[in-house]
Amino acid sequence: MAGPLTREQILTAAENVLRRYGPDKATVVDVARALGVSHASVYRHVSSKAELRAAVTRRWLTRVHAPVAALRDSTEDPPARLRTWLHTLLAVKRHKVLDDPELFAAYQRLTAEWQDALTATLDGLVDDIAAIVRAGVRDGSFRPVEPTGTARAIFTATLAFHHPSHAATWSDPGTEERLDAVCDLILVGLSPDRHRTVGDER
Amino acid sequence: MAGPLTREQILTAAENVLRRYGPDKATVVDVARALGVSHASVYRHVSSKAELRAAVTRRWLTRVHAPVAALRDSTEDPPARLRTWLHTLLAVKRHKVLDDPELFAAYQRLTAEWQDALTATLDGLVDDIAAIVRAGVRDGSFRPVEPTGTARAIFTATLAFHHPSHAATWSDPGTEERLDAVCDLILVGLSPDRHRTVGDER
DNA sequence: GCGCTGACAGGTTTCAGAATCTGTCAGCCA
DNA sequence: TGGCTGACAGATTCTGAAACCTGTCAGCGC
Repeated sequence: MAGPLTREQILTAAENVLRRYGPDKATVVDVARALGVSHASVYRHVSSKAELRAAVTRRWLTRVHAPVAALRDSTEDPPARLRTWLHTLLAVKRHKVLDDPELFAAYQRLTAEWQDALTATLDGLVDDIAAIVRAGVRDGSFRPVEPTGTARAIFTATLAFHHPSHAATWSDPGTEERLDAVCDLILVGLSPDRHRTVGDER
Repeated sequence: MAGPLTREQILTAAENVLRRYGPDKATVVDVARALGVSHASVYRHVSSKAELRAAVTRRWLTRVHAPVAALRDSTEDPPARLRTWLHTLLAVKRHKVLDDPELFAAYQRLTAEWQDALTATLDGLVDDIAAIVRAGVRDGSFRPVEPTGTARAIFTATLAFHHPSHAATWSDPGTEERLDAVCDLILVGLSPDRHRTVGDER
């Protein structure tokens, strides 16, 4: 190991251990072993196992959400952008359940225990929605609503498509259509001219 | 015990055993003991422990949903009725989490394992929503939407307020307000004359 | 002094053997 | 005959002792 032990190294080692052994079997002794140090050294940088797990999960979640964060620079009009944003979030999360099931399980468990640790990350998502709502209100594609409260309501209404406790259903056939149906409901409610913005034929 | 053993007696005994010992400790031997018969007798009326648990939970859920089912005869106009219906469902479920935590835990676990066993019960709820939507479309308080699909979308959008995996948040302060915010979003989307039906000041 | 270590107390997990449970069946008794 | 029973095999769960983990600390070596 080059230089002194850093928190980043610990997080990376912990992520690998978590991936290899899963959230039930991973111990901080394993993390220390992976780094070639004693577990007491790990505790110099980390206050508890729970805090370590929360930090790893938070970093992982931030990386997972990167494709969603990238949509902040989108040039689509706000209604399409909101729909794309929600579909991207679903796609990214579904991909991670299948791609990295051990880390997803850790995330799932953390969400169940203390979602406080993730509030900041989740608040970032709500802020993204709020930004889209604000843009829509500004350019007239949405009626004048209060952006933050509306964003929270949208986040709540689409919980089935991003909350980990519903992950098992994300691979069901028709999930995309079910999300679209909820999007329709929301977008019609937001449009200043309902009949034009979203097709009624659905 | 008067007369031959009936399935209803078994369900009632099983419900008591479940309540007393919780979903982890309750066994069919316990149920048989409570009825003063051998466990082989129980198996004459029930095909497996899982089926028994599903049946108990289904019966319990139907009783829990009774106050919601009673709203079918409501005379409120459809928008208010939809809101009342959703608030009643939340109230009834929250009450049961606190009132009957062991049976709620059994329900929660069953939902996680095979929600197939509960599909019929849940479909009944969606049908209730569909009936309200249909009534609203008929009397003009909702725009002309397809009732079943819309009802499913409403059910999905309000998952946070009735799906057992979110039960822990139902006693948080502000839950009612969060449900109202989602209701507003939905109701505005359904109204034929948005600006009159729901206040924009929220 | 700073970063790391080995040792330690208290608590949790593991593991093998014992006990219990599930689901079935041949037979008993009214 | 129809409803119940005791006995049973295989699977699951309990139990208690040993191993292991978490979090802390005094002290070692650079």
